[in-house]
Amino acid sequence: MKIYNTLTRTKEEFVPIDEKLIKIYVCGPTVYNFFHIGNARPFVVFDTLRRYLEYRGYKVKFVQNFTDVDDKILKRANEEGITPLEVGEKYIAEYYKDAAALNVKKASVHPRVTENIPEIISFVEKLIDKGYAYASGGDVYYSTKKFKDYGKLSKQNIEELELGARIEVGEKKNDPLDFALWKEQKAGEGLAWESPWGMGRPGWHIECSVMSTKYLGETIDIHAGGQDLAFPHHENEIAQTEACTGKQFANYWMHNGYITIDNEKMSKSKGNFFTVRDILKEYEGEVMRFFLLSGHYRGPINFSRDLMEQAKNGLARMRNAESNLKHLINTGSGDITAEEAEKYEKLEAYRQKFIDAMEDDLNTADAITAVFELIRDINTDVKDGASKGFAEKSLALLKELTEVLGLLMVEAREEEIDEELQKLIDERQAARKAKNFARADEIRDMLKAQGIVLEDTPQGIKVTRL
RNA sequence: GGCGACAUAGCCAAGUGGUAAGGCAGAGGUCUGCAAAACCUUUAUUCCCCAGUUCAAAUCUGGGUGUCGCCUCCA
Repeated sequence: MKIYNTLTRTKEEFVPIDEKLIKIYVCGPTVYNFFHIGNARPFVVFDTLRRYLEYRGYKVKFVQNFTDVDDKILKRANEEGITPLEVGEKYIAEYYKDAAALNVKKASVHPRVTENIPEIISFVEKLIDKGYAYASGGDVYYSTKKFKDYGKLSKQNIEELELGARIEVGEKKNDPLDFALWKEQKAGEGLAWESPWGMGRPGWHIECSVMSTKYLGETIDIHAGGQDLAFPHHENEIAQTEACTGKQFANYWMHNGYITIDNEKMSKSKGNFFTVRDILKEYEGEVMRFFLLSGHYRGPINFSRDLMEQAKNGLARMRNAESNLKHLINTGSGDITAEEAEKYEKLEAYRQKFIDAMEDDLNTADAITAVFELIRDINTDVKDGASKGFAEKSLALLKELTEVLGLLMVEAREEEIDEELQKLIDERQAARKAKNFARADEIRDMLKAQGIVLEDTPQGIKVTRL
């Protein structure tokens, strides 16, 4: 497949280091709150990448960290009157709930910073030994200028960065471009570890270097995250890791575009953000996922209620196709006929179209188009009835593709028909036969108010729950 | 100041040289007792503007305009 590599700014053919196991690292959330829809984008996008690679037969080791110690967590702990570790615990648990709602699979490993402190300390020591870092007060800093390739990812050159007036000059830093690897514990901070430099905690960038190399090795296939992490976070990761190992850190760097609200970047600092938890009160996770995959992952995507409604309706079309096929299977019979087999052959062309789209730098928008075209053809083929066999094969193909996207994962949408419900359905049928449509419609409306939808199809009554 | 992204119908969106996918919304029709779902038809002579290259450009080149982002915690 082709992947747009931020390092080279081109689409490149993806060549795994080891055909048998692809190694991916995605920067995970800082767990001091519910995650917001901007966080959700990389989770969903790179989960889709992983699903696709697995669909293509690769084994994938997928690592996504939890940053469970940083300024915001410490602050939050003081506000809530609990320990920083408890804050992390709490929001990690909430992460799993929201991720599950978005059909984001668990990573192979979800390492936490607080569980990797010895490794971080020894990584920092190594950088000091190699002359890339220095202790100052209780802090340790990375000597950015020592790393020759600094700026290679974000295409910034070091002179220009120096001219950028907004880089803070710390008193302990030798150079304004240097960044912290280790931070001395300050008064009121409730979480710190002993280290050769005194009590303190890791800087932000070092954790990803440590956890990536620990769980995936010195060189990995893909390192991914949001565009805003490219500089300085990923740039610093490269500086740390490559200085330490002397090897290329990641072969491919992938960055997703932002989510905007009213065309402005949504961010924690601007306060114009929605948590996924908020959105889930109104929309199913799958609607959010469909929305996030409806455009290319590298482009910006604007969030609004109107667009969520569009996504909801689009997803409903997929779900209708699924549920109509299920109804055909439940009520139908017979193996696939020769004529149907010919039709099915044609449907399989959409699998290739889907794959071609995904191969092209994860073009989920085109992949979704292939699914919609498949659905249209299935609907047409099935319009005047179909064998159970044909419906089964069509449904299997549809689900094969949508599962790669993490869509149509909500099972058991069929309503269980209990005795009471069956009685009402029978009564309505009798009323219809007697042309007492007022009563028939009354029953249908009454059930609809309870979220039970009756549809009259050539194959009998179809019952679904909203 | 440095680096970068984006601009396609009412809305979303794909499309990197060959004559504008797909979805949503709207309109009309078929089916239905009516619905729902589904199907059919319909909605951009045109892709922000100007100039250029070419037999041919939404796609390439040059120049504009607009919007947004990174350079500071951020996905």
